[in-house]
Amino acid sequence: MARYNAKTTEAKWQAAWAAAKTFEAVEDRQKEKYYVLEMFPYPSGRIHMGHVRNYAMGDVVARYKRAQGFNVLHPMGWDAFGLPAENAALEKQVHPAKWTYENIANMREQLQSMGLSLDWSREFATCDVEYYRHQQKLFLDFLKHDLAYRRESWVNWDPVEHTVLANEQVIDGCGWRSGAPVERRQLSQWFFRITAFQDELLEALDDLERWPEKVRLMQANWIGRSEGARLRFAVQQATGQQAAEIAVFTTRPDTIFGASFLALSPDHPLTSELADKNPDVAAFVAECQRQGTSEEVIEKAEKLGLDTGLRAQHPFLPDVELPIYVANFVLIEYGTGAIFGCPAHDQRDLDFARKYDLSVLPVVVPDGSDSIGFSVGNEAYVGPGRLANSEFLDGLSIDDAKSEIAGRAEAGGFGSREIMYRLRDWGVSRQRYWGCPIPVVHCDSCGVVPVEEADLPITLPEDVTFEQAGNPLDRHETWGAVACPACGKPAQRETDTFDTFVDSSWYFARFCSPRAETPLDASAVDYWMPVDQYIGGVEHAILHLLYARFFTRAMEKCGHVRVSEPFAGLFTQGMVCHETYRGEDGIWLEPTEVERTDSGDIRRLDNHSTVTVGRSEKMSKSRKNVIDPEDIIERYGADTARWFMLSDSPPERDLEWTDGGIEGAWRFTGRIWRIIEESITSLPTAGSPAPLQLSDNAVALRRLTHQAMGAVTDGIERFQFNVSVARLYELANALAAFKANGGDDTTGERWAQREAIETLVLMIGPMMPHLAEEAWQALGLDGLLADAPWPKADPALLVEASITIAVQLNGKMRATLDIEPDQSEDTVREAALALEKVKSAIGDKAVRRVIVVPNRIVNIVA
RNA sequence: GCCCCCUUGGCGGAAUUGGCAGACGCACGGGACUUAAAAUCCCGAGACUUAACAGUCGUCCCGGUUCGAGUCCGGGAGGGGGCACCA
Repeated sequence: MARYNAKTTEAKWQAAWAAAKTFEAVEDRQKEKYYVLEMFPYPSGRIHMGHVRNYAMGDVVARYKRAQGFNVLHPMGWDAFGLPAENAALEKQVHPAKWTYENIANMREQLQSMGLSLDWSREFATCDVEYYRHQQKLFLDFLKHDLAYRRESWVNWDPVEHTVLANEQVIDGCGWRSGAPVERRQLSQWFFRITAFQDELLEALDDLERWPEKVRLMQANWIGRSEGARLRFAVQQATGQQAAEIAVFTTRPDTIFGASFLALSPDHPLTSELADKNPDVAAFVAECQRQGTSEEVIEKAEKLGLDTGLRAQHPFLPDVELPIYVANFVLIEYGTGAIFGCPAHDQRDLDFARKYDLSVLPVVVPDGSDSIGFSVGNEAYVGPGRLANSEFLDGLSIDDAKSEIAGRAEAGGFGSREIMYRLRDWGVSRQRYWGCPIPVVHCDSCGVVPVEEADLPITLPEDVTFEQAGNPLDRHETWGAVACPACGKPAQRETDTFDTFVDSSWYFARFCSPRAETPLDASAVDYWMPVDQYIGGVEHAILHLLYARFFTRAMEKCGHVRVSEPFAGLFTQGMVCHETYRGEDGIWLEPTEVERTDSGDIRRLDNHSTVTVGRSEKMSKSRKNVIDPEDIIERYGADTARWFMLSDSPPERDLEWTDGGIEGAWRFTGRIWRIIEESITSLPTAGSPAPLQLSDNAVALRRLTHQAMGAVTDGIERFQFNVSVARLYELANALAAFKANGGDDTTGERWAQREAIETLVLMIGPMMPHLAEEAWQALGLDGLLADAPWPKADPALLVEASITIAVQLNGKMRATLDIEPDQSEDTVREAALALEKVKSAIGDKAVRRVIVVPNRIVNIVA
């Protein structure tokens, strides 16, 4: 046997799997299906370590489930629309389609070098007309079912480039390219009615048992259901004009007697009305609109307000009028776009009140304080307590007071109980070229008219230019001109394209029947859906996953699928991190630009100057702490890269890339090969029957083998691949150390050794598939390892003859006790008390109590 | 600012979910093999005290529950992720 050559061996088995169509999924109703899916990549051009980790994990699951006998679907595709292609078009003068498809070709080759058990026959890209034509059909169905509509909404507007900016393109309130201060602007946009399913989306979270608790919690918070009250305040009209009203939503109606002001959003209709008449208000609104649209920006900004001069009547106190402010922190998108401020019990309101010198009256007093002695300083009191300073509410609990206010408001006709959601409808319009065109037409006579289904697909024009800013579709001379589908008169195509989150909201379903003439083939979807295990980054915990859940329900409503939840199991993996390096000039250095000297410090490779080593951070181009997977696969092979990705770090946590770690993984591949090489000539032939008698030595190895089967399987089932890896190391260590005693027992020992080696090879299969396949062949076993069943532990071999249990005295470890398992409590207690070490530790103290935990521990209380 | 998560030796981490803390790997030290190196193999190792036997401390910090806490509860510190047009 020759030294293991990863490069040639990996290519050989990749070709063998492809030739045998091993991983092409075929619907087979006789077999139980298992759908494994990793979040498909954006085709940036090169895979990065995050992809390697993600796909290595998915492949473990896919290959393991295959070995368990499941009919596995494990597809791959490309999330191919999006901004980077347009940026590339601008910077490199290359058409987005060309750039994207070239990137896909490159990345496909890189992924294939990883030896993943993917069904490449199902591959597609979301920018394929054959994909997005069906997305357009789905949109038309959504329109029919009132799940899509058009309305005005706010965007970040770059006044120089005349374009809408993504939040990430807004840096410190300015456009990233123009540097001009960004404005908030209203634009007519398409929305998906995700709020139609808000209750369902919230409640169904409880049933997603194989989702991480944190993701479910984040989604629940995102939907943000809160019970409260809507209260209407009459606006005092000094001039005797027609009375106006301001509706306010609050989750704390109980604090109404502590109210000291009302605040309107700068975008509130009443604010706009005031701004028309009052230049101060107009100026303030304009100032607020210079902020971006992101919640983060608005929340972090200094709280500013402007007194409108208007006063609102307190609904329960005839003598009290509240000033009405316009405030920059009131969001028009949430609630009614207006609030009442109770400074004593809300931190934001308190900050605002201190700034504008408004009264702070505590109306909830913690138990144990009295209403006179309790005051609020610079920290609002948001805890529990009883009502005070609140007329008829005094002495009530918060809950009772909320209910009392809501009841009185309802009776008085100026308010009602209300449930509010933080969730807003999903804006899907993008003023960009490289996305799926929205299939509608704007007609002067008929308004917005959907394109006829027979006229689909609406394809993107190819002859576009990117020199000018803004949407090339708007500038295109002929593409937009079209006859109105309703009246036939000249009309304009919609030039907005879909948010790329739309593309990724149904690709998982399309994989079931990727070449179907309809968006989805019912029979295929019924068989394969839902995805049994979905794997991807936690950064998608809210938006992508929530949109996909909505989209599946929407497709269900339109009759395309019969499931409402797309992902039965979800796993969110951690990031891949690496140390960062900076030269003396403070410029980031790549790992390839530095070296570790013999004394252990890091120097520049070229001029040996000092390098500052920074902490480990997520690999990113900007910090240059990137390791290229292609280099690693070229040097060590895919198996080594995959093994390292699965070792050490628990999958949900961040993984730290180290040279030592990859070297260790590489040594292990060599070690496995050596173990086989050194023993192969002395092993019995494949399939030899078990000898009747086995020596203790052989039985001990068998026990270890079967314990490893149990532990490795358990690790994979629980997504603790690092633990499975550790158990595989142990089995390999035991095998490397195993020596046959010789003599009469040799046959049995060699048999046990073969069993252990075959087990090891089978179990590294999902992690290092090429090495395992090569070893399988070397061991003289038939067929492909990829088709071999997973080993199953013999329960009889898992039982130990003797176990060691700890003996504690007053909770401190004092001795250990070797004893047969499952002894009676009395036996264990007596044996523990009889130990010399225990007797001397107890001394002359009286034993008051002995706690015996079967097969675990004895604790003597003295 | 709001929401969520994480914190265990020099490092990554394990601990059957409340029962022997530190499995396994990395880095390190010692040894074997070698003319030498590499590769490989064997041994060692949480910290402190001790010649040794052994003992004390120890899972970010403070407090609590318990016979027993890395694990549960309350408070705090540090680090990270998300915040609706990046994907």
